[in-house]
Amino acid sequence: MASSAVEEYLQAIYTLGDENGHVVSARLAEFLSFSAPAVSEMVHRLEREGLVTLDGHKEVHLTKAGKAQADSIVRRHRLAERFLVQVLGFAWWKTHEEAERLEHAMSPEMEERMTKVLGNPQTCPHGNPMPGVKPIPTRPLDRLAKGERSTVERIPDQFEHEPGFLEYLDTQGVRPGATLEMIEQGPGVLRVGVDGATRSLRPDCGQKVWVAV
Amino acid sequence: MASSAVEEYLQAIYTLGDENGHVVSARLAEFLSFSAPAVSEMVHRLEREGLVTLDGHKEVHLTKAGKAQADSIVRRHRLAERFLVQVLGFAWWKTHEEAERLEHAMSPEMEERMTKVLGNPQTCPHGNPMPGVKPIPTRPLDRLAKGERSTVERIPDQFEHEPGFLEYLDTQGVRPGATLEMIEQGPGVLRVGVDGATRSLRPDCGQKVWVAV
DNA sequence: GCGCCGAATTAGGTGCACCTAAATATATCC
DNA sequence: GGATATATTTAGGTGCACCTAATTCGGCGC
Repeated sequence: MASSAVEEYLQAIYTLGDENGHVVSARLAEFLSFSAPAVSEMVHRLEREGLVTLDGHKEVHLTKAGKAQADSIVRRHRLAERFLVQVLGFAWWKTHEEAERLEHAMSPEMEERMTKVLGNPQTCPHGNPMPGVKPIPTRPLDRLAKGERSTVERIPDQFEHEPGFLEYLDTQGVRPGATLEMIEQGPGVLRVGVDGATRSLRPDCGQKVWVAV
Repeated sequence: MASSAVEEYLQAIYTLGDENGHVVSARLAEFLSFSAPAVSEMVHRLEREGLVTLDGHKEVHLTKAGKAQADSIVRRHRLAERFLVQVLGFAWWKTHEEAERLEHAMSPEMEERMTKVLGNPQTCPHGNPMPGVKPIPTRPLDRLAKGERSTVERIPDQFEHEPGFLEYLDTQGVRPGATLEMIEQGPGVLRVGVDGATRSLRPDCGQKVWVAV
């Protein structure tokens, strides 16, 4: 029975640590848009409650109990997103805020039933695997060599937060399952082939869109 | 963007006023299991925010704005219950606590989509009509004359709160749609025919189960 | 070894939504 | 109309989760 606030922090720690390692209070504060003192205080509370530990460099690590709770909230988030898309017909890029609220309202029984109804999905609509599911090997888009093709596998959770980012990708035809071909890449330039057409993408997409190895 | 707490109060005011009239702080405090001062304070806050008015007898009345918000939260609650039963397969008597959390997480878009997916339901699984829907005429079970039969139409929302009550009804075969025949009624006695068998019901059921006129 | 930068903490404060104990107001009943 | 019961309010307090401003800590470059 963690509060929504605690769940939010655990989720953020999980998400930042996911592809990334090195979670430190200052990053959490940025990510969550909270002040540094607020985060510092909460992190110490989580430590007292045995959900995280702080190492010598003040990096935040989930304990076993913390990991279990983080897994739980992340799973509920991704399930909620699936539900919104599969059952209610939301667009894949429009689920984050809704799911952000739903996830805190899901009991274990509801989670279980939803899993069953959705056919035990392995990923969220943005391609991120449910906690515990072995992820498909992926690499950032900018690792594609010129002329190489690959499939969009996932847009990591971190970037869901950026307002409008997923919708932007959708307008460019860049969505999970789409095939991309690297056309040109350089400082400030990222051009890819999508559906036979060539598109200039915002250069940050090179790091934010992950494709199959 | 009312807080969950505000929504909870508006819902309680709606629910107590529904069959009942005469909503006063003390009743709200009982119903919500909050202290009298907490409720008194909140009611005055709702008044300041233009959601309720207090008359000369300190009775609480929803304003137009308050009624609109109460309708909204009650509709979301009943929709959520329907969803839990129809889509996730929960038992009809087991939805209240889940819905109590879900309702606060439903955006207007989600409400709209859910309404469509559920086929625009007119009532919740306990037979209570969506706000705005004209209710079927009903009367309390204890108004049935000896030997008279009728159909269970609704168990008003007030009684969902009582732990175990709906489950108790279910074990007795008393659920919306069931046909009951009045066998015997007196002080401390309530015997009805259900599915051909005779059952002794807890006497309070006479007021808490409503049947078709 | 000093200064600097970023990260973390301290100090003090806010709003919300609850609490108990005690005082006061209101209603009802004889 | 006065006693009694019920309802409401006052006073003071709590925990949570945030805030700003100011300070301290820690590593790094020079």
